[in-house]
Amino acid sequence: MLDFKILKRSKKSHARLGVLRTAHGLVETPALVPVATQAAVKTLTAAQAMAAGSQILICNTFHLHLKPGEKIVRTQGGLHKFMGWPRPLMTDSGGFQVFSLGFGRDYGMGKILKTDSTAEIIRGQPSPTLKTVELGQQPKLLKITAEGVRFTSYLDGKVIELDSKRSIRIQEALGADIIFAFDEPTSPIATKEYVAASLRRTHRWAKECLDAQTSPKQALYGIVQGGRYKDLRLESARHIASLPFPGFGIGGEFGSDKATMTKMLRSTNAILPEEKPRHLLGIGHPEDILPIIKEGVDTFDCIVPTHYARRGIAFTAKGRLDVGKAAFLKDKRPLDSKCECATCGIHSRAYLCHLFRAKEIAAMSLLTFHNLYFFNDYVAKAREAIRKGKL
RNA sequence: GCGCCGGUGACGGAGUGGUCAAUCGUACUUGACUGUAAAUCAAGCGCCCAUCGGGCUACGCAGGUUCGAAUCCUGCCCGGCGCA
Repeated sequence: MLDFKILKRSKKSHARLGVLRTAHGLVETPALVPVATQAAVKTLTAAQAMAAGSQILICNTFHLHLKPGEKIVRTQGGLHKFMGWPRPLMTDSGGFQVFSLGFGRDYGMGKILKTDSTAEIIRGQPSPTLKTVELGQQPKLLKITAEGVRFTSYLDGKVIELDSKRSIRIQEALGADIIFAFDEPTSPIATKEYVAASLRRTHRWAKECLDAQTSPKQALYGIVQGGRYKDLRLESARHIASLPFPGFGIGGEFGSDKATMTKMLRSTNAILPEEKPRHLLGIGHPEDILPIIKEGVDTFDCIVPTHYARRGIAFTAKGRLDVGKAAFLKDKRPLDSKCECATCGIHSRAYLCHLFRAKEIAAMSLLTFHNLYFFNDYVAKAREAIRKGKL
């Protein structure tokens, strides 16, 4: 059961203000969905994640399947109860791990294209014209077939098989409010031929996920793929939109420049049903947030605020701060002078810098809290701007 | 006082005649990170010029042996342990 209401449509952009109603409460959109892969926002308690303004979190099917296993979670009363999080939850399908533990890992590359890369992932034989990294079409640690994906667990080498049906079954056992179809996000260095073949597979899996669902209690989002190829993106949007999903995810990579992503979002969202919610998967540096909201994205998740916090990067209204840099040892100011979070209310940059350099765990926790607060607040202000007709 | 062992770059610690400006770890500096195998990873780290590279000074201090020494010898200084 998911109800999505659009309260206001911007006249200046494609942005919309909305409310997602789930069995565990409301989500005001646009909203950031902080990442809690293993049923925890790393370094924070559930209460802290809430205090940082988070309305909804996203956990991961693959990782929770490995540890502790969905049966444990179900026995403990489901994901919300297990993690002490009463608010709405999403689970990602495990599709991202097909990429991140597959070609992403093999080539040491995320989903954003590195312009200096000369490798490519191809469907058949190596290209005669381009410099190609010799490697069939299968990643080293997993095998992707029409039926699904066979992972070799990085924990113990055990074989883990995941496919559309199993992903849905696990996600039903976990019990999040919003769940995602099993898909394959393609690599930025995949050839068009590879992406096209992968897309057919992802589309087939989407349908299978719908069929696998035993109850409409959870909202199953279909995922649009197609990489950086506009025709494939459009084809995917049309295909996924034609299926009876209550909401949509937009996944994968969009090339190396942000303008391409914006364009791609525009044409994709023009096809997706307007009244249904759209979730952009895995995007969210601060500079991305307003552009994607302006393209009509309702929710988006990103590891950046939490992940970067553990590396000592604080986000502020004036940009990034590398808190561990020695210069901050003399800085009495808070991370961000206008931030109202608990970290900024109490601690100086000098103290946080010291904690980082001394490898105190509190450093990561304090910074994670700040970053999360900062991002959530930033998105809240964007909602306010839409409400006031300014965005 | 005698005996034994030892003194290596910011620190810990390899090396024990040429391939050593010196393995490695830490610290430090810089960079990366977008549905989290990530409290991670990469690069640099004596000084000077430099594109490849080259020059200089270095392994407690001072001498010596040798074509060549962080590595061998002598003396001194310092530390640990043992015996007086």
